Amino acid sequence: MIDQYETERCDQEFVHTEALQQVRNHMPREEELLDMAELFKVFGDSTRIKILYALFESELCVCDIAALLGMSQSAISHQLRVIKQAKLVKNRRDGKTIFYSLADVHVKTIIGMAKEHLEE
Amino acid sequence: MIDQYETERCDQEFVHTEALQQVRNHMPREEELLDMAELFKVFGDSTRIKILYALFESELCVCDIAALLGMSQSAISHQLRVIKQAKLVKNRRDGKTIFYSLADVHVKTIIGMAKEHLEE
DNA sequence: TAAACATATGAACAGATATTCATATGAAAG
DNA sequence: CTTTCATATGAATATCTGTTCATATGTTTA
Repeated sequence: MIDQYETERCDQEFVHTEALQQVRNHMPREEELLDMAELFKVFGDSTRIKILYALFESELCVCDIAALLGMSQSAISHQLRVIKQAKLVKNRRDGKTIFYSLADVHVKTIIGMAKEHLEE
Repeated sequence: MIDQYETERCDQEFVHTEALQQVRNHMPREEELLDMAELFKVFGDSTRIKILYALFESELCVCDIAALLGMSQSAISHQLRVIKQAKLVKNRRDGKTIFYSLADVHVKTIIGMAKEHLEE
C-alpha cells in the first residue's frame, strides 16, 4: 500500500527509523485496533457508564434503569442494545420483564483503571 | 430535581426498589461519571489507539507518528492534543522536534483489559 | 381474543467529532 | 534577519452518534 504521506515525512526520518521499526513489529493488526476502539466507544458515553455502574450492584430491568437515570425507556433500550452488542451485558426474560446483568469480569477492572487515572 | 420519567415508570417498580436503593448508594457523583466517559472517548478512536500503542515501545516525534500511520501531520497533531489534554501523554522539546511519550502507567493496563475482553 | 404492559426498533434530527486546508508559531541554520 | 523545518491551531465540512417520537413485538391477564 502506498503511503500518501511518505514524501512529506520530516527530513530527520532516518534518525528514528530504528524506533519506528520496533513500533511496527509490536503493533497489532488493523482489525484488532479497530475492535479496541469500538469497545472503548461503548464506555465513552456517560449514560452507558451509568448503566454499567448500576449493574455492578444488581441485575436490573429496563424500566428500573430508566427510572434511576431519569431517562426514557426508549433511550435506555437503545443504549442497552449497544452495550449488549459489545458483549458487556447479558439478559434474561422473566415474564414481561427483561433483566440485564454484567456479562464480563473485565468491565469492573476497566472502569476501575479509568477511575484511578482520574484520581491522580 | 423532578424526574420527567418518574410517572411513566413501570408498575412493578416497588419490586426492585431495594435493588435501586443499593445502586443509588454506590453510584459515583455525576461529575465523576462524566469525566470517566470523557476519558474513554479518548480511547474510542482507532487513530488515537494506534498512537498510544506506538508510544508503548518508544517516544516518538509527530512526523514519526504521521509516517507510521500514513496520515497528515495536522491530523496527528490534533489527536495528540486530545490525548495530552487527557493527561495520557507528555512531551519534551529537542530543538525543532517535539517528542511524545506515555504519561501514565494505567494506559497499558486499560488497553490490556480491552484486549483480553476481545480475545474471549 | 382483547387489553395492558415491558421492551425493542426504525426514522429523523440535533449535536459532536475527525480530518483537511490554510496559516501561525517557534527554533535552528545560513 | 531571512529561510527552513517541525509542530500547532482555527475554520470548514462530512460523518457519526444519542435522543425522541411513533410504532412493533412478545408476554400476561381479564
